[in-house]
Amino acid sequence: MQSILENIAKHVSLTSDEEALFLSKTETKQLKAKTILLSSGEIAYCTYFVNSGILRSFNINDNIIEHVLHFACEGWWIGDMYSYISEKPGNLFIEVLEDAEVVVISKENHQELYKEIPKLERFFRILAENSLVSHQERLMDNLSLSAEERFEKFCSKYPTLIQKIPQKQIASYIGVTPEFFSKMKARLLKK
Amino acid sequence: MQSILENIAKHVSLTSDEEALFLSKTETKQLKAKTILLSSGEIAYCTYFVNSGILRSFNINDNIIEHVLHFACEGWWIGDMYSYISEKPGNLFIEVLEDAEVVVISKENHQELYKEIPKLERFFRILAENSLVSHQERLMDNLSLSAEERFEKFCSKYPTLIQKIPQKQIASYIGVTPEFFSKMKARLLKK
DNA sequence: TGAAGCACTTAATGTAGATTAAGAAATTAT
DNA sequence: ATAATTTCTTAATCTACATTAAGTGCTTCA
Repeated sequence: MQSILENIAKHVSLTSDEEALFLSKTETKQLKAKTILLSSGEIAYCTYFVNSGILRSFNINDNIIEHVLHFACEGWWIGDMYSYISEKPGNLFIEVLEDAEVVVISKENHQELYKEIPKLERFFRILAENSLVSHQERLMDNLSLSAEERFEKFCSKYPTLIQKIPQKQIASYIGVTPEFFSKMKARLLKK
Repeated sequence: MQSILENIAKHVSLTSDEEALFLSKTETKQLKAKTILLSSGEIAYCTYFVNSGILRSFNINDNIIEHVLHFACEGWWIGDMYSYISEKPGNLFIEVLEDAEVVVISKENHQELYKEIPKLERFFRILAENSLVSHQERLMDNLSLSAEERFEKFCSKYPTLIQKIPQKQIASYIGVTPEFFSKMKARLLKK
């Protein structure tokens, strides 16, 4: 299991005092599957780093259709960035898909950490830039690839996730209905 | 016209010495419409801040179809973030749509600026976070809204752009063919 | 243990948007 | 000015995917 300190150490090096300070401003929580950490309309006061388990963020369109923005498993971050930075109500839900342990950082503590450990600005800059790149790629894929191609990309990018999460959620991430996804999968298996 | 220093001052405050240092590491360039600043397959060694004019970034699918990732006019930044941070060949083109003046920052100078003015980490973190939020929103819109709704959002978000750029480029940004866009526009005008 | 609720499948039918093609209008180049 | 190129429009046809509906096999939990 990759710890949050190891995650940070990939990009900036903290002294052990700084590491201790960082940990003192965070809280580790055990979460049961199906827990909703954030609902649409709420303000996101926290961001999460996943130690183990799986979470997802999604929105709900016209009170009916869910669209998955992001899956997060071991070593990933998840949150509602819009609401977190604007401090306005967001439209994302965050849900635990598989029993999880997460490190919780509140916005308040996060700001204090920036003051006391300016190096963290660099770490979160790099985190945001990498996330931006992968969102840009996914956006372009949605504009230019077929559902089948998007699924293949998903498989090669997140090979471990495929066995673990219900396929209707993969369908939602890819951007197709569960029915079409099922048909598409059958077609791919014939090949 | 908003200068790059004013853009930075929105989020962090630099001393006048720091401002002078910043400017000394940048270069201002006049660009003619249709200039290609970056082509697919090249490494992006620079990022651009737009003083005036309009630029766009796009990719080309199967050597045929263009998809617009981003338009940038006065006060916006543009570049190929993937290539810029990974220093690998990217797949974006960057093109001048309307005669422009841009501030060019090379990756090398950018890194030196981070060393000499650590506050800039904060500025570019905030820039990346805001950009991430808007990409996330666009991604969710592409998953859940119809072409017509995406067009309406585009109009309310970039009202000034609509008159200035060829509508086939708006179609490409929205994610529809120029033919369908034309039909859709005619339908909207009837209402 | 069994029934209630999900997740998945299959199939018929419907539709938003793509493709193809051709002409009109606007820009750009000579 | 006029030819050449590009952009925009219109219309017919096509298709990838959505919708609706019905049935099957899991899981979950009284």
